[in-house]
Amino acid sequence: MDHNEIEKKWQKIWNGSGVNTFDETAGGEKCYVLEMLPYPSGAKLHTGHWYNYGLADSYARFMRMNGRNVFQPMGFDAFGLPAENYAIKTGVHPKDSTDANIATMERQLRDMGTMVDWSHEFRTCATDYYKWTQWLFLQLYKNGLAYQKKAPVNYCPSCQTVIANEQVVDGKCERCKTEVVRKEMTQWFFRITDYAEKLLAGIDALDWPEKTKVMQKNWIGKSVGGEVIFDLEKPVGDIKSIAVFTTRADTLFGVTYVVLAPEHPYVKELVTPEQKTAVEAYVLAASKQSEIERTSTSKDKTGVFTGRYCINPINGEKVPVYIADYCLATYGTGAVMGVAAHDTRDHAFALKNGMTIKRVINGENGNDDLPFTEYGVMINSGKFDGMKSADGKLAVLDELQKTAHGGRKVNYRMRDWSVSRQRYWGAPIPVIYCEHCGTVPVPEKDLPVTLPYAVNFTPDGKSPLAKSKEFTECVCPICGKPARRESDTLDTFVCSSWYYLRYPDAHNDKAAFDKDTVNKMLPVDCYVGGAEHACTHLLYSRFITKVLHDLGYLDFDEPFKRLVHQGVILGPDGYRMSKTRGNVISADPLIEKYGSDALRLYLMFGFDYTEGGPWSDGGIASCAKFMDRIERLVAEVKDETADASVGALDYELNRCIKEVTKDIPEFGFNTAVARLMELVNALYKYRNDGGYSAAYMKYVLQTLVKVMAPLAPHFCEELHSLMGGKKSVFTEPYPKCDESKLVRATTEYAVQINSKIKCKIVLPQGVSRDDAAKLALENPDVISTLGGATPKKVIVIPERLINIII
RNA sequence: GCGAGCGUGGCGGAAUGGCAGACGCGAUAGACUUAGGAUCUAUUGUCCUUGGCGUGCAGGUUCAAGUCCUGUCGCUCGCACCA
Repeated sequence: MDHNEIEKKWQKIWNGSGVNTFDETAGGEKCYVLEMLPYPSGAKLHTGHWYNYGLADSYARFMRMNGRNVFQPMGFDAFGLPAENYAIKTGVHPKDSTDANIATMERQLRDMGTMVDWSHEFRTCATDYYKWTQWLFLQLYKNGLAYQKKAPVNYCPSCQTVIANEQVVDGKCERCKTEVVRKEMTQWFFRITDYAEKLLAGIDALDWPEKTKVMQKNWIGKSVGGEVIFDLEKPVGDIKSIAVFTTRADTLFGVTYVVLAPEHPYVKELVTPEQKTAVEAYVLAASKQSEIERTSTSKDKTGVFTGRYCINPINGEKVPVYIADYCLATYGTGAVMGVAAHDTRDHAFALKNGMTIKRVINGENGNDDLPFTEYGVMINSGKFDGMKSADGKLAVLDELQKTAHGGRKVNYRMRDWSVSRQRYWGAPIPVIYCEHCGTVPVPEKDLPVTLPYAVNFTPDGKSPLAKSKEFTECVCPICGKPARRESDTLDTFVCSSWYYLRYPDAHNDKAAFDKDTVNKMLPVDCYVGGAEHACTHLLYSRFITKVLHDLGYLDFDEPFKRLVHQGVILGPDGYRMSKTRGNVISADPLIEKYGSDALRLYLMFGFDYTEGGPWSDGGIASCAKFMDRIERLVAEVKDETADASVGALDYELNRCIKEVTKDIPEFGFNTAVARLMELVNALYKYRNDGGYSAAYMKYVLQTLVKVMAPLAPHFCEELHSLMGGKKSVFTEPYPKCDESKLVRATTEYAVQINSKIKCKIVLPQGVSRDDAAKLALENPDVISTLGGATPKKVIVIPERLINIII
């Protein structure tokens, strides 16, 4: 069989017959199967893409054959830095390179032979898509969920852009691997922290990998504690007090100093003239350090005295105010109370800087080394003495509440989502700045704010759009006077945070999506993609869905009911595929040689789907061989009239149907293929043993081809047709296991004596435990193995094993 | 440091607490063949082979542990002074 030829043939037939077109009105419960949309990079599809799209497609095809009305769309996440970086390097405009890449990629995706319904395709960089991304921004803005603030942000010197915390990997830019530095800039943010509690609460009910759920929980990082307000000894200008967040208010009596982050807004004003030089030098040094350097655990706990004192609200003690870089401006209030005896970091700082160490918690188990960071019993704490930490920390906060010097508070580690990018190739932020009216959102009727084609995107620290007069110069929608347009673009994660809503109604020019359609088609029933998006795309999508739900656009508030992560296909050398390593396995040559179905089968068979693993050339050859074995059998019997009545392999056939039907929905492709191989082995044995019925073999093969069709679509379609199938195999119902064929007269039991396997005996199938025990003890083999010993106890596991204890 | 996950033949990997190693690769032998890197058949965890030992290591629970529990070592990923 010429695989390339039959694959082309069937793809053409499928496309022409509309067999892959989603029909809302078709019968069956809807099933929205979605793979994370691809980024159109210049490189060709590699085996990793296939692993994601090909195998998820097999799942989708299986669901369709099992009566579900499957919707499987595809589109392109087309904005982003790589295209712009490529443009800077080569001068090819991002739109041109992206269009070209999409053309290639779409061709390759079509060659895969998936049942994707291409009529719902979109690309996020097209105006008819990003118009609605801008609309989404406006909805968040109107509802107070998008705001601007000046904040220390991660800045990538190479990309010349701000990137989100979530996109910093090992202190380096996720995309270009350049060391990230910190910089103060005015940025747009989405108030995802407002949704921290909802995002956290929704996690448990999701059918997602446990690992991913835990990662999101940790990322949100809820901690229950309280706020403590330290009044300054004397107010400095408008500043009267310093608020700190703590989870250990029970240690408040042990506070010997207070620390501000070097970036804390109070620092400049608070510092006394005598300390000014030292503090300014320290702040400057801290700003030069990357977050990685600052947060290194091995680093000394340095700090500088501000010259000011504040008052511990619980006991009136006067304590010094320091600045130290171990205190982070982005967490809590940007200030901490120093409890040298009961916090590891504070202890190290106190030792280094000669602070007083005051013990206020005693261990309950005699563990008395300092720092003592566990819970215990309060001492040296006035009226709280003798209280347990857990009670004490609430009691102390409640006491502070009375004088408005604190109270219980929940804090989250997660920070707001920074969405501004000083880049060209993204959706423009639909905002206008007017001297008279201030910050004005672009009216919805004026959308889209179109990204101009002709701009200079050479990086020079300024947004490329800021350099385009035609773009920035505009009139204020309110007063009509000249105004300036926002020149930053949106993080591409904004584009991909809502795309799953667009697919069902992808060409709607009246709205981002039709409410009714979306409520019918969503949530996504099965979402397949990489685990690396746990705390980015997957979190953002949940956030946006919850926002749109709360604004009344959606009936549901979780976008992805079920989530499956595919593993990573590594290079043959066991390392992650990368251009620099030169170990990328491109799909095209493999398809050329073995065909797309063989590639799919090997990706299914060779790996645990969620684990992935190193590529092996031998593996794909073995799958091609397996297909040849089936093809040869089909060639022998294709002209027979199928006859099911012989029944010689009915057990093996139904076992195979049963197991494959169980495995595919669980993405257990490797075992599903193994069961098919077993059936083929059984067929060969049946044939080679002589006296076989070709008509019966044809019946078995016809069934096998249907069972296998989702896994090797072109191949099985061809065999189905060769054996006389008139319609597409994918319109056939999936074979059902006939349980009655799995009933056998006898079962072989393993017999253990004192839990060691001694012999095997054959008993009738379905006997009761008591009868099995009785029959076993009467069995001559068992009697001789027992050698006269008296059984004390007999344990029977039905249809499996008998353990005789003597 | 914290959190999560994973350690099974020469290799990829199977095993609702119930016969460890399914299925495949590789290897060995045979058949067919002018030929074989095709195909078919058989064998293939290991050893001192009437049997013993084997799922990183050490314990524990159980009639029974790759699976559950405790500890430990190693690897991978995530977070990284989280107050």
